[in-house]
Amino acid sequence: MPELPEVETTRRGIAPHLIGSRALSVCVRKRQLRWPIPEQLETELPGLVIDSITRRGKYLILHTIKGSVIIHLGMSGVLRLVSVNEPPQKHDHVDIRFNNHKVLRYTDPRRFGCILWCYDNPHQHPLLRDLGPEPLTESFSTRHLFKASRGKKVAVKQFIMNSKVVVGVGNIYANEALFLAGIHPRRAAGRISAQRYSALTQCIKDVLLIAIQQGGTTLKDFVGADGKPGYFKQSLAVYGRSGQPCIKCHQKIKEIRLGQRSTYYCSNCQK
DNA sequence: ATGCGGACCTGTTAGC
DNA sequence: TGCTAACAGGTCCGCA
Repeated sequence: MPELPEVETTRRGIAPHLIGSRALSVCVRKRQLRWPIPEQLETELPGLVIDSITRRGKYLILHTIKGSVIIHLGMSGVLRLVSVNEPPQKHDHVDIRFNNHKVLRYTDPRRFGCILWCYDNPHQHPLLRDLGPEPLTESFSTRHLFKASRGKKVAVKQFIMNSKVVVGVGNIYANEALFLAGIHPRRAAGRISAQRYSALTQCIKDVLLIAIQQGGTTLKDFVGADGKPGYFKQSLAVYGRSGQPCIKCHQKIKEIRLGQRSTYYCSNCQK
């Protein structure tokens, strides 16, 4: 469930409960995620206070004075707060217990996510070092997209999904943003005008902002049972809608494969 | 440099 | 109804 909006929603949900709290113990039930969870998580984290929780792209970072925990939710990861007596379920791989009687629980059936320990500045970590700008900041601009795209033959959809170009644009929002901007997903990135990149830049920001707002309303309460998603389903214009009428022109939405990812567009509205 | 396919896993769904 | 295959919101890596 992790596109950038959900990661940000998760951050906002857990931060108020954990900032200033002290980690007491770490319980790893399944070490093998995308990479094995390092033993430092158990040896270093207990006793430390969480100073802040930030997000970089789809990575969450728990900061302490001695180092930081880097967490990625992969495709199926969920991070939520549970009470100490809540029994772990099948895919609850990690618990971090805090001094305020809260437990941060990591669940990930598919185990594409990761949890890492980093002594140094986490932004210098190899996974974070080369990431592109945050889409919701001014560093993500028309100028940036336009410059980065010159000479590139790659399809624009793959281009904006490349985390070195811009972080946080997953398959769903790439499809949606391109529809809103009226750009064909297969168009070569280097052959799109600055004016159209201006539209695309704004559409990416809009789509992510709106999704965060929606995620905020539906997932707000995930401290409890489980805020199931499905919330954005009704506001999707093209994603998952192949064969259905375009919301603008009523022509049938098409589906193709682009870089092994499902790609949806309206051939009438997107050129 | 760039692009492609494979890899990591399990759960759900579509199709036979 | 039951089995199998394809596919899923991510992204890194190695090879051509």
